[in-house]
Parts: sequence; C-alpha cells; structure tokens
Amino acid sequence: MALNIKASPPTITDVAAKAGVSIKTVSRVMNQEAGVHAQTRAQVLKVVAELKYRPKQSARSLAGARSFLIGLLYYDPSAAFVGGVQQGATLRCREAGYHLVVESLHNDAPDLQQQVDRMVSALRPDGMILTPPLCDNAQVLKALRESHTPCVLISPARDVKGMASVRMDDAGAAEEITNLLISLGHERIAFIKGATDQAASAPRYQGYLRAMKTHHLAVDPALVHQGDFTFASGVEAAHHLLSRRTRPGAVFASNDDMALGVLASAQRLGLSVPGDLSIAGFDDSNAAGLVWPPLTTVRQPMYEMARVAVEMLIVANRSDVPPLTPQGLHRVLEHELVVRGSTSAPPAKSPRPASAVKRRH
Amino acid sequence: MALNIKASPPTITDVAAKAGVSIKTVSRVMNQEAGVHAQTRAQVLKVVAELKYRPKQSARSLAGARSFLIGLLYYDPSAAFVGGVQQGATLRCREAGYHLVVESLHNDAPDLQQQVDRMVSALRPDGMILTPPLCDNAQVLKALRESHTPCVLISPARDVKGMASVRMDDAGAAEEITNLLISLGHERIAFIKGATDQAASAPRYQGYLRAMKTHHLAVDPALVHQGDFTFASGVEAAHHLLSRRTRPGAVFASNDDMALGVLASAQRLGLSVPGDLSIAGFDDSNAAGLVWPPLTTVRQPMYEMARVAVEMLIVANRSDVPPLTPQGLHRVLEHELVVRGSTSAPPAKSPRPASAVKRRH
DNA sequence: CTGAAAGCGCTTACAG
DNA sequence: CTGAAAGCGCTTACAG
Repeated sequence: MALNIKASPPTITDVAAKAGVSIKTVSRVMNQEAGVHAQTRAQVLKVVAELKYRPKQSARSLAGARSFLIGLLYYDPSAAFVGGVQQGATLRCREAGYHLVVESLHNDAPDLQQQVDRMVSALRPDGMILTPPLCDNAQVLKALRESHTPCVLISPARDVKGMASVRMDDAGAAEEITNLLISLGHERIAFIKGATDQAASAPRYQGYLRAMKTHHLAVDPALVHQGDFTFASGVEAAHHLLSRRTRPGAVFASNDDMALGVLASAQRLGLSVPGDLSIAGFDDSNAAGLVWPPLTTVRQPMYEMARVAVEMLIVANRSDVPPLTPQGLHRVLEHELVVRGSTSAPPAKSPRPASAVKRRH
Repeated sequence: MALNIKASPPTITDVAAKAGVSIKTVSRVMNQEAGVHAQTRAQVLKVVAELKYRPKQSARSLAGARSFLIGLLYYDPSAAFVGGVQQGATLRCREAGYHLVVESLHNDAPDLQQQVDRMVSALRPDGMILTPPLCDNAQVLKALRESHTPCVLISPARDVKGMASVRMDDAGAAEEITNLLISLGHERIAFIKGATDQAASAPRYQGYLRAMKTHHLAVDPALVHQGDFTFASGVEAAHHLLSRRTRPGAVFASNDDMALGVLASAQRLGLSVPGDLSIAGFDDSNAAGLVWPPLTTVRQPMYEMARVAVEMLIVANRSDVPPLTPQGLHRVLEHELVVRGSTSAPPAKSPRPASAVKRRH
C-alpha cells in the first residue's frame, strides 16, 4: 500500500489513471451521462470512492456552462419569511449538488445595481432568488437582466417579463382569516393595512374587503387603520382602535409584527385576549407562537416556495430537460391557516351558527 | 464607435488588449499589487471601467490559492443569533470582495461529516464559520480538519486546537443581569437553566451563582429549574416556579425563548409583569421587543463576532500579512445589557438603595 | 516596472 | 461506448 505523498486532493486525472480510463470517461460518470458501459461506470465509481474524489466547482464552472451556485438576495434579515426561504433553498440546493450564496442588500442603497452586478459578474451563478422588496426593485432587476441571469421572484408585486415567480394567494388567505372571524360571530372587525410600498399589502386588504362584502358586513372606515408592518405601527393602530367608544371585537393585522403590537397594547389596557378582543395576524412568524395567547395567523409556504424556485433554476440550466412552459414560470402555492388561541367568539353575543355563515358562501 | 459583437462578458485578455498591456499587468492592478507604474495602473483602471470588467471567481480560484468564498454552517435557522451572524458575515464579505455560502445542517445527521466534506471539497472555501452547536460537533470538526480549511468557531463550548474562536463572556453577562435584579431589590431570584448539551448553559448558570454569592444571597434549589432553551420549557418551568407558596420575585431565564414562556405563563395566571414578577432573558432575540412588556435581556454581539470571524479568515489567506498570533486567535467581544420593561423593583418592598449594592462589590 | 509561458482541473466539441 | 485535443480565464513562477 503506497503512501499518499501528495497532500492535495485527488483530481480527475488521478481517478482516470487509477481506473485505467480517460478523464472524459470519469467526467461522464461524475455527470451521470448516459452511454457509459455499466462495468466501466462501476470501476470509476469504485476509484472515486477509494480516492474520495470530489470535482472542484471552480474547474467545472470555468470549463462548463454551470457554476452550481445559486444566489439568494434579501433585504430585511429579520423578516419572517427570509428564514423559511433560505432554509428551503439551502436544503434543495444540497440535494442537487448546488450551493447557496446569500447577500443582504439595502433596498435603497445608491449603488444597488452595481452591488448586484458585482455579485453576478464574479460568481456567474446559475440563478438568483429574490425576496420582497428586492424582487420589485428596478435597480436589482436591471442588473440581473443585463447579466442574463435566470431569476425567480418570490411573491413579487407584479410579474416581470422573462423572469419566473412563485407566490401564494394573499387575497385568498386574508379572506379566509376574515371568514374565520366572521364565523366566530364577529361583525365589527378592524383591519390594519401593511406598508403602502409593499406588494402584499393591497391583496390582503382586498381579501378582507371581499369577505366582509360576501357576508354583507359593513366596513367601518374608522376601523381600517394604515400600518407599515412594524410592531410600533401595530401599537399605534391599537391605540386608535381600542380607545374608541365602541371597540371592535376583532382586529386582523396584515402581518404578525403588527398583530403582536395590538396584543401588547390590549394587554397594557387590561383587555383579555381573546375574551375581550380577538387578534389575527399573517406570516406565522417565529414570535407568533412565543406569546400568550399564541397568535392565529397564516403560514406562508416560504419553505416550499424556495424549493420550487431552486427547482426552476436548476431546470433552466439543464439542456436535457425541456424548458418551463410560460404557465409553469408562474406558480402559486398553497398556504395554511394556523388557528391558535388569540381568536374566539366575541364576548357579548354567542357565535352565529356555522351554518349561517356557510349558507352565504 | 465599434459595436460590441460578443455577448459574453469581457475577460482579462480583452482588457489587456485594449489597454495595451499584458494580462499579467491587468492581474496586478486588479489585485492591488504594488509595483505598477501609476500611469499604467490608471490606464488599466480606465479600460476596466469602460468595459465593466469583473474578474471571474472560478478562474481566479482555479488558478490561484483563494476561492473568495467563505462558508457559514448553522443548525437551527430560527436560533436568535444565526440571523445576526449571517448579517455581519455577509456585509463584511462584500466589503472584502468575498461571498458567503450558507448551509443548514442537522446536528445529528448520520452523514454529517460527509455533508461537510462535500461542501468544502467542491467549493474549497477560504474559510468556514461555525455556529453552536455545530462548532462543537466532532463530525463537523473532523471533516474540516481533514480538508485543512481555516475555521472560526463562534462561541464554542471549548476551543479546538488549530481553530480560531470568537465568543462573548456568558458568565459575566449573566452575572450582570443578576446584579441588575439584585440592585432593584430582588432577593428571591429564580433561574432557568439552558439545555445541558449546549455550551452556553453552564457559564450563564455560573454567572447567576456568582452574583448571588457576591451579594450573600442564598440560592434556593427549588428556584433553580432545568430548561432546554425552548418556549415550552419556559412555560413548564414557570408552572413550577409560580405555583409555589412563596413565589420568586424575579425569574432569570437562560435565553429569551424561555423567558417568553415565563411571561406567557405569568400573564395566563393573571400576574402583572413587572409589577408582580420581573423577568429577564438572554439573547435579545427579535421577539424580545415584540411582546408586552418588552424583555430585559442581553444582546450578544453576534454581528460583530461574525465580522471579526470573516476578518480572521481573510487574514489567514493573505501571504502579505503576518499570521494571527496565538492569542489573536481567540477573541472575546463586549456584550450589552438591554434593560427594558420586564424588570422592576419587587412589589412588597422598596428597592434597596443602589449604594447598598455597590458597597458589597 | 513589465511580460511570456505554463498550468490550475475540469467540460466542450469532435473523432472514432 | 470511449478518448485526444483544445480551451475556459485567471494566477504562479520565472525572466528580464
């Protein structure tokens, strides 16, 4: 047994020599190309295992058309969905032999376009995944388009020509949450809007309106408050909503952070939740389950969206697979209602029978 | 003005030709090497700007000794500190022209060593950053050692030979929090321990004990409860602690998630926080500021730790800079007490004067 | 201060 | 089914 003199990792040449084949054959086996004799393949694989050979990404990337790198761009690292997206993306990447490169970008950085350009020019990733609000940022999109990098936008405000997208039905989910509150017997349901410049705000409001309208419930303008997705804006909205002569029986906030602000305010005012006030949020953020009572909310399928996004990008780089059809480029994934302790029937009256609600559907 | 026929990005050869120099000179300029005539440098830089030339990472990596990639390994993506570490690392990487590759690993995956080996063998990153508990995982450390990858461990349980580390003073911070409660007038201070297999648990407990001892306060064993860093374990601990005949006036939990569990329990029992019970946590997690009252806690300098870690790894890969001294390999960074609304003087008695506490120091 | 040559470790395009 | 040659775009080691 010869001593392994060289300290450096084995190369494709080492494997080829030991297996008695050409490097091209080793390459074929490593890339799982068809048309290699089963016996040859087995022999190569055996040597690969013995030598613990791993193809070097930089060499593959330089010689070939793929970098095996996928980029993830995000803005606010504490945003509830970024963690889920990253988790889904990194796991799917590993399964496929890809790697995830992340970059935190400021949405209003003056040199944003250059920052993105630097990344893609240096790395030449096989694709990029963009989360809100970067997926709607003109600078970012411009840099990416010019570099011809395949992109998947996660929940963009609007679809962009030539770029794929994955999203959920924000309006539908908001409608379901509102329906839930209505079915519990609520009629005076306040709504806290999200930031006007964020894509998810409008459809969530629309969903709320739709549910109210479907059930012939009036929307009191005094019960609709403008927020900006922060905890502080939830506190402020609650300050207005809960100090009214006639308090709403339920508050539906466009996201969990604001719902937590309402919860904090309610507790400060000595209101019992959900006894005196039901509260619902949106996101199923980490904190939503770390408060009392735990928050009723909507779980966005961020993990699944990210997996689908990675999948799309891998397909986009494979010549042996048919490209995505136009409709396949835009996917809508299922969300999930998470009903927890912060919602119940209103205090004064008993809930209307579920059948009464159903009849109106 | 000639039409740019080729669609592919410019290479070092294009720049050299247009600038009228050799590719070696362009290389020198791009790498900021000394010994290039100022005029030549300016000319090259001008062409670089005109052509928007960006060196390709895979070519640099294949030819040279550096990959300009740094890896970040983490286990629980929802852990309070992972976000901060990633944020600090990605920003410092960008400043230095590096890129951050992240991978989420299961701490007890049977093929963990292989997973890590795959990553480093493919990417050959210039360094790796490990967060708890992966920085104490034998499988992970073995794969990294065998691949000769420079590593920085973030807050490891124990230092590892040949690997750098960055940490904070867990015991000191826990002592400070306990001192804070004591200075507010508390004497019966309960403590909830962290998971026994996590490195931070022991020093935080030691810090608590040290502060109690310094102030000649007895530690009632019945007021020390074993937790596991989860919200649920905080709820459970509170169930025991708060149902006692003589309730503690304050609870110090080893992390925020458990402190939030205590807060939730207290509110469910109708206790006022901090009026009836003071609560302190550890981490300054996102949720700590999203509850009422907001949690008094300790901010771990995760962002700064990550920046220092990246710095160390970049230095480790530069031949023109002296390597780190043995003591420079292990850094301890400053933490910060975050005093918020969840702590106050105990209900029955007025706080002991601050001078009384000071005298005992 | 500058450059010509070799080579990093793969894939591509082509030949058989 | 298999392989020899060229080349990807840089850096290294060396020469002047």
